[in-house]
Amino acid sequence: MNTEDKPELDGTTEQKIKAAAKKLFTQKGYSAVKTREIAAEAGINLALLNYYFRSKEKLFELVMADNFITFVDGASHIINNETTTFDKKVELLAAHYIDILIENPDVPRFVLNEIQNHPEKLAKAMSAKLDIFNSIIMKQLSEEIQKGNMMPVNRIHFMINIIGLAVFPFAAKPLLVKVGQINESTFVALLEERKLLIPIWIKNMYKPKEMN
Amino acid sequence: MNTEDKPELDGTTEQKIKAAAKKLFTQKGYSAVKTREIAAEAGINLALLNYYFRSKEKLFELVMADNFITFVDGASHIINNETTTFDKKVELLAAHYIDILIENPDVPRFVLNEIQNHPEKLAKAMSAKLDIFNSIIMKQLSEEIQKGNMMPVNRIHFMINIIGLAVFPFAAKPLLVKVGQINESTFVALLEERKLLIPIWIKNMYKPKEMN
DNA sequence: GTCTATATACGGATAGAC
DNA sequence: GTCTATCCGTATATAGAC
Repeated sequence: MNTEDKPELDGTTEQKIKAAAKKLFTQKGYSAVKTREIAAEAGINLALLNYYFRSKEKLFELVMADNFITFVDGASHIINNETTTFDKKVELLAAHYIDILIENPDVPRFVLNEIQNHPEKLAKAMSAKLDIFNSIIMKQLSEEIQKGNMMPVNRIHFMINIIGLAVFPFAAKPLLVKVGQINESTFVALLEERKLLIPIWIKNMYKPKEMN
Repeated sequence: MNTEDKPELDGTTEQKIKAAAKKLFTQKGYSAVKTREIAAEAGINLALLNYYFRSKEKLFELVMADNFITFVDGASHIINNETTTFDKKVELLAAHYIDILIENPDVPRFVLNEIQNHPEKLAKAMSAKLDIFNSIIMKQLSEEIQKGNMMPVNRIHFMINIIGLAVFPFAAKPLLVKVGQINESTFVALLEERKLLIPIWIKNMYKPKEMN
């Protein structure tokens, strides 16, 4: 399964349908998308959707797996790298999420929703990926604390904080645009700043008090 | 944690319908909810839904406004309070969001989705609320920086960080449960910790270097 | 105000021609 | 493989009895 099909304007009919479905399902969710809409977006006939994918639901499951992988796959490589330092992992993790979500801005909302609405499909989608709490970064976190480089820290809070600081702006984007008068280029600039700032913030959050 | 109990089984018919609609729309989104489902949940006849609210869409707009207000209304009081200190506002804001989302855990996902899917309805829903960037807390933030109590900080990042640290766990909850093996009571305990920790984290993130 | 019955449209899926 | 035409269940909404 290729995580990297972008909207395929050409390609096989099968690929066009899948790309159209991914775009629409990711933007609007399962129920809001009509099969006729997918067919129109793909520029093909409605009957071909069922010919290739049997049903709307099967097609959706493929999209869900794809999106879920987008969200967790790269991250698992980073947090389990044997050679990078702890600080480097924090830096890479923040940058990774921001970069991947710039390319796939609707994925967080999609994952959120469909995990709630179709929990039974999640098992299919996540094939034993992502055992965060037995990852290398967690071992390194314990070491940093033991060495006195960081204050003691709940590992769950720690992971929520890194990922949340990176992901939340994408979730909040529509609100930022409406309420905060942020435009597209301002938003991107903000994200680039955050790539640099998040590792610093994390460092500061858990920095041990140096003077008493 | 009222996710399980039937909303308003007493009250007027109109109230019962509205409460049922709010519960279902908030959990599943507009398209996934059927009017028959709302009627059943409210324990009334389908025809009464249209009798009181004309259409599914009108009913949805009411729910949307309600949920949007849940999300922004209390916050606007906190950030514009004339008497509380800056630190106190940070503390109240984090606690406010965590408390209100414990009671309304589905609201963040709902707001996220429906802002995306029905942006045209947002104008109706937000009645000129929430002008964050002209709020008291923003003035106080400038003062703190001027007094040297904080490092210079982009106000947008600052607001994203406070709200994100409070709200993101609710968005991530299904993932935490699946991937992180978090159960309900662990989750609540985590949230209570975060009420105390977020103000400290924010303080540390922006603490000026004290020694050179 | 509340119900039953129904009009009308829509959406997923398939049959069958080419 | 791709199309047109259509089946059939479901969804929103309303008519009209009580």
